[in-house]
Amino acid sequence: MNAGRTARERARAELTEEIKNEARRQLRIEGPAALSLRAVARELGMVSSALYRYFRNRDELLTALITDAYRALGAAAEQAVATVPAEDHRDRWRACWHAARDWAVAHPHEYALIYGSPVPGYHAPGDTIAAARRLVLVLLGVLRDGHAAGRLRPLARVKLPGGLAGQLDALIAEFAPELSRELFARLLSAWTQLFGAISFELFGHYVGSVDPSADFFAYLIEDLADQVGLPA
Amino acid sequence: MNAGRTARERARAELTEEIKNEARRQLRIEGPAALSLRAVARELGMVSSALYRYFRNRDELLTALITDAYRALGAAAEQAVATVPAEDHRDRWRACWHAARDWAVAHPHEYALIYGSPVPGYHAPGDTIAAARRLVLVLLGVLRDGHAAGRLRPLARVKLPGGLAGQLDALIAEFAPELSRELFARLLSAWTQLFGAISFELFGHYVGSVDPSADFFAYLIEDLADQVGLPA
DNA sequence: ACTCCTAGAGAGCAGTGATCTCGATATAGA
DNA sequence: TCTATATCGAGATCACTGCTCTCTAGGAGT
Repeated sequence: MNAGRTARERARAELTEEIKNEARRQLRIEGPAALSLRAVARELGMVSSALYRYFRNRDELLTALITDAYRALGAAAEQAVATVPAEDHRDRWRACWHAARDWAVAHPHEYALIYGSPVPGYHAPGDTIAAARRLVLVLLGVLRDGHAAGRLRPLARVKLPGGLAGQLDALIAEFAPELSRELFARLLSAWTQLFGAISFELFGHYVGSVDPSADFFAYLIEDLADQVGLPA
Repeated sequence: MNAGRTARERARAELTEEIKNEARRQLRIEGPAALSLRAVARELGMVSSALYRYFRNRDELLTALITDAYRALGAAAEQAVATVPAEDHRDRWRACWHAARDWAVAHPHEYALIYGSPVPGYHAPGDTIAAARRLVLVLLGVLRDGHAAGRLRPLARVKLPGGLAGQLDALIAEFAPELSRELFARLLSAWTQLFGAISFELFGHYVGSVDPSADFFAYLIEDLADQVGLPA
């Protein structure tokens, strides 16, 4: 793994990781606005200016944390789905969403970093949008498998507003030519719905209604599984 | 309106409003993290310490902006619904959601303040949760009217996870004893869905899929109207 | 006319992100 | 093995922030 890397390079990579870890630790306590380069440096026993050898500025550190978070969330979903037999399509759907929600609950501040309001000065490098896509691709994979196995209940045809049909067609052509517009629309809808629910839960909007919201979340997962045509 | 208020009180109220307006102006440009009391004071031609006569600290100013935002969003929804004849239930549903989305698009930073990640040091005073409820209450009103007029298609009975049924019953008892669990679950679900969609749109998560997302949003509104049983 | 109280000014403190310079040192090439 | 180079971290510094304190001018209420 480390073959061909000089001691310096390894040290640099390690320290970079330590900086991010310490930053994550601070994030866990106070949230992104309170993340202070100086405090991170202090905790690591160095001086703040040294930190600029590793990250050009505060935003760059935050961006690194953001892409890491996308990666972690994507990995959690992929792993969860991988543990379920490929032919249990609905269970895979469930596994993916529960993994996403569990990860979010376990890392609320990192979740807020990626699905909360964008931090000031965010530039969404191409890096992050690829990482962000992973979770949707996992779900899409589940649906494609289900479709290929002929285990997807066909969806009723729906009237789609003008521009939407074209947007869906473009996505279909790029990602899953065998699927229908209706299914794709429902996938996007489910994706929106569940991240909406996770956000509402974590950001406190369910306080006073369905809080704690584990059961409501489970209800949504089943409901949306039905809507995309996954058989019980 | 101003009867019985001394000149001093009026001046104070006016300046308070000016401070909030200037703060909103800065919010529009840079986001909440960049909101600076000193900059606000500077722009208003006073010194920063004077500002503390009006707001105890930065968080208190932000909290004021948050409750204002909830109020504005709630008012926008109420007005939109009020312009539609009471018997056009589905149109009222549409009007409410379109008003919410339009307001969010017109005030993205204020939207982020209330539906993005909670700002550090948020304490969600009781004030805000009442204001936050207004929009849901508008929707609930639309559904109650529809139900009272017998114009709501009955919903299929659904199996609800253990705790959820109890939570829904409590809400039903408090807000609308005549409605069914299924309808309430769908209302919460629609609420989640549409704010999820607004957030995804504003925070850039639809880039590369359904962006611009006006049509997708319209699709969701119709879909959810169907799901809560509003007849076309 | 007298007090009282409030709004605002100004100085100051501790903390922040960021930049620059300057030695120390590990690396790489001869 | 010796040396030139690139990297790293320290320290000082700048402009900025939120916030507190003290002080004064002047309007409000008696």
